[in-house]
Amino acid sequence: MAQETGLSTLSLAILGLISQQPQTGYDLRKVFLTTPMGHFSSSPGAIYPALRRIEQAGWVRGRTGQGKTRRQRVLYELTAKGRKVLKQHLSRPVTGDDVVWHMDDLMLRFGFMDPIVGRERTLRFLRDFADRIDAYVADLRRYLDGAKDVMPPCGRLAMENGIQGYEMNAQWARRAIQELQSHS
Amino acid sequence: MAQETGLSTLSLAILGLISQQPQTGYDLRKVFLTTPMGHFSSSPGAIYPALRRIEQAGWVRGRTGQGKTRRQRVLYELTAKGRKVLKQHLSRPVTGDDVVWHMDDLMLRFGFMDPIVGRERTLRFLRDFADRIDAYVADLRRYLDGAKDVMPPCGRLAMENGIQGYEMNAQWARRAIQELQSHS
DNA sequence: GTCCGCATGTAAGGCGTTACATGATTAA
DNA sequence: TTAATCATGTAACGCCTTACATGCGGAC
Repeated sequence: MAQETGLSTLSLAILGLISQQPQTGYDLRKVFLTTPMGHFSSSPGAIYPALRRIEQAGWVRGRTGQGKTRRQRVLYELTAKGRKVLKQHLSRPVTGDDVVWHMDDLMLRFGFMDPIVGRERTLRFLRDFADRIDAYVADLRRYLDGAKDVMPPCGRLAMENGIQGYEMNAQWARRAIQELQSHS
Repeated sequence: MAQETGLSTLSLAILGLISQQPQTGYDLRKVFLTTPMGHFSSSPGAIYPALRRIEQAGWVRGRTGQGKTRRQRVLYELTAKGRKVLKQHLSRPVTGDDVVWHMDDLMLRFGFMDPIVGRERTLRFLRDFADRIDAYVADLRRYLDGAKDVMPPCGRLAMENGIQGYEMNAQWARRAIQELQSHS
C-alpha cells in the first residue's frame, strides 16, 4: 500500500509542475486553489514543507530576489538531479498494486510524463495501465459473482460502482492511445 | 479537505462492518485482506488502533472469551451510541466538498447506509450524489474549455479521465436508483 | 493610512505505514 | 515437534490537516 520511493503524491505533483515551468510556492498554491490539480492539495502547511523536502533532496533549487518587484519570493526550478529522479519515477512500470491503491498517482504520472520520458514510453504506460486494469476487473468480477448472493444490495451496487470505474479507466486509456498516435 | 467528524475513512469502514455483524479485529483484517474492502486498508497497525479509538469513544464494546475455543479473542459489537453516531454520519447530506475530496467515503457511506437509515434516505442520497456530480462536472468542463488550448495534451487527457470518471458515477447512481426502486 | 492580496511560513495533532513482536493453537 | 495459522498488538516514522502568524506592497 506504499510508495517505496521518496515521492509522496503531493511531492510528485509539485515536482511535475515545476518541471513544466519554474514556480514559487505561492504559484503552486494558486494552481492547487484554482485548477482541478487542487484535487491533490491543499494548504500552505503541506506545500511549503514539501517544497523544503524536495529542495533538501536536491531536486529543485530556489532562487531569491529576481523578478520585477523586490518582494520576497523564491522561484524554484528543477535541477539536473531532480529531472533524473522525476524521469526514473515516471518510468516505473505500472504494477497491479498501483492500480489497486494508487490510481491518483498513476494519473498524475501520466499527466507529466510525456515531455519527460517521451511519447513511446507514454504509450507503453497507457497499454500497461489498461492491461493491469483488465486483470484487476477480472478479479473483481470473479469475487462479485461468488459473493453477490450473500451481499446486501447496496454493498453489491457499491462494488459495481468500483468495477465500472475501472472499466471506464481502461476504455479511457485505449482512447488516449488512439488520440496520441493519430496526431503526434 | 477534512472530515469534520471524528470518523476517519478506516473507522467508518470498521464501524460499518461491525454494524452488519459483530467482528473481532482479526475478522476485520480478513475482510480487508480478502475482499475489495481491502481498498480501505491495510495492516494490523492501522486496524487495532482504530478499533481501540472506536471503543474508547463508546461506539463499540468488546466482549472477551466467548466462542467455541478458549483462545484469546475480542468480539466487538455496536453499542446504542455507536448506532446513533453511525446513523448520524450516514445521514449527512452530500456536499460539493464530499464529491471533490471524499468519493471513497461517499461510496463507503452508501454501502452501509441502507439498513441503518432506510431506503428512503438511501434514494435521496443517490439523487443528491448525482446532482452534486453534475454540478462539479459542469465546473470541470468549463475549466477544461477555457484551458485546453494552453494545456499539454496529456494534461488534458488526464483531466478528461477525471471528468469521465465523475460522469460514470452519476450514471451509476441513476441506474442504482432505478434498481432499488424497481424491486424493493 | 488602511485594507486587501501577495508570499512565506510554524505548531500541534491525527492517523496511516512499515516493520517488528508475542504467544496460543491446530495440522502434519 | 515443528510449522503454519490464529490473534493481538507496539514503535518509529512520515506526511497531511487545521489553525495561526508575519510582514511587505499597492490601491483607494
